[in-house]
Amino acid sequence: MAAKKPAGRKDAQTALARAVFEGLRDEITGGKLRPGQVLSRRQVASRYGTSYIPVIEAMARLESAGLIDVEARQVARVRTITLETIQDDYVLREAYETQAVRLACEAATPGEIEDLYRLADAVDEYVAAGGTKRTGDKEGPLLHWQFHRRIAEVSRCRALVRELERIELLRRLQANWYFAPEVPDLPRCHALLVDAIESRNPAEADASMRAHVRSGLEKELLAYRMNVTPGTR
Amino acid sequence: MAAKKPAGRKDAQTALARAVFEGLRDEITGGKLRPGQVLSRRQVASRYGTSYIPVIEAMARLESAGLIDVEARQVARVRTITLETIQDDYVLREAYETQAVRLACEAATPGEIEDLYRLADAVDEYVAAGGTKRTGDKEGPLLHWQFHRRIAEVSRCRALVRELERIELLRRLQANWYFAPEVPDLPRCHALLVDAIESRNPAEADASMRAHVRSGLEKELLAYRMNVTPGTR
DNA sequence: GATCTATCAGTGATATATCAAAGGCTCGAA
DNA sequence: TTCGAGCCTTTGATATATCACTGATAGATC
Repeated sequence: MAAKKPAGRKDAQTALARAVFEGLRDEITGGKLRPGQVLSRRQVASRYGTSYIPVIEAMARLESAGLIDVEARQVARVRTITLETIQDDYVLREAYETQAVRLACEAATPGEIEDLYRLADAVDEYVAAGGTKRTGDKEGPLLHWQFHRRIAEVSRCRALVRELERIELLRRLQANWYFAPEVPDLPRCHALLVDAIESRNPAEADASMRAHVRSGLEKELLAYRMNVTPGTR
Repeated sequence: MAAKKPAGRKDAQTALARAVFEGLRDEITGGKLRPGQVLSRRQVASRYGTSYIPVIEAMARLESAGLIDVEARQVARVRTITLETIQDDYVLREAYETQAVRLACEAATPGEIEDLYRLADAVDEYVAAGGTKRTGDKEGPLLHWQFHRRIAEVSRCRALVRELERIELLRRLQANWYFAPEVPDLPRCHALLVDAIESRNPAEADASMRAHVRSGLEKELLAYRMNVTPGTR
């Protein structure tokens, strides 16, 4: 049996199910589990030292999050990466991000815009310094994510933040198996996005963001094509 | 116990969990369960004649779908409707629908455009005939949904269809408790959307769709303000 | 009479047990 | 050597049982 935690916080009742969910989520997005790998509920249960039940709930949530696929006979596998999944993810990402900048145009306070400039400059400097693309690099993608996440937060729509976070998890899963080639971004690419927000012109901001997301998609597709399909198993 | 169905289809193994999920989903979207109503896992289990376990999985999925909220102490309630949930839903809907028409502009075949015109005309005629807004009316909203769903299908992005379906379920939940007042649409409002797709101009189609969705939001907000908050409990 | 406490019913979380189906492996026969 | 039947293992689905916690209520106490 797993250690019983008194769970002081009111929301920590469902300790094990949550622990299994978060554990598997982190293992999947952290690259410890290969795409396509079968996840046996029983094995997961014993690996986490819990019974079968919390795993059922965790797997249901993982499936809803898109991190695992459950096919026939309830065989659960870590999400595999295909051309279609990459494109679908980017369609959603583009929908969310363009919507977020549009709302940010209307809702952003001057202070938030300053904040966004700070984040954008950090990303742009990091990219300009050629820091990205080092194997195993975590800092660059993290900065980039924080910038985009902040835009969603500024949009004042929680649902948008939540959905974007979900997509980000899928991106992380993929990033462990497809290493993007060196493709230079436009200089000050992210600061330009904040410029667009500051200009309070939603259509323009939308167009900038759409181009930005599309260039990300192009990189992903390039990476996908350059890598032999790995965890197909 | 519940009747054992041999479940000939390969995907029907998880019969009970699925049955509970779909049953609750339909009860919620069909207005049989009030927003805010507490759903006890045990009571649901006995009501569906199953044990506790399938209900756990069903509730996890319902929560992911946004149809129930699970607050502190794991008390599950049918999603309550607030100004924020209405607005958030429409932000996502706008993101999905505008993305869908943009993609439809590029991907729609002439045959699909004809098909869309057929659906649009049906909706427009129904609206023009004043058919909508009859209490308990199901046909109008169904036609409307089929039109919008078809656009998503034409976009060739499964993920977009899936997410739009999720939002549609939330709208149905709400529609049972807030009756929209009579607000006339623009004539041929939906056919104009197909015109925009046919023109193959994504930005223009986006703008038309955005205006269309926003007018829907205005109606919902009006309905919300006109109705005393019902199932707040 | 008001208040405090002990008990009880309801609920969620989880462990264990049972059942059925699928896949694989062994052993024997051709 | 190869193929096939039957057994065994693994797995998923689900029922039942147990534990802890919460809220309410009844009874005792001041």
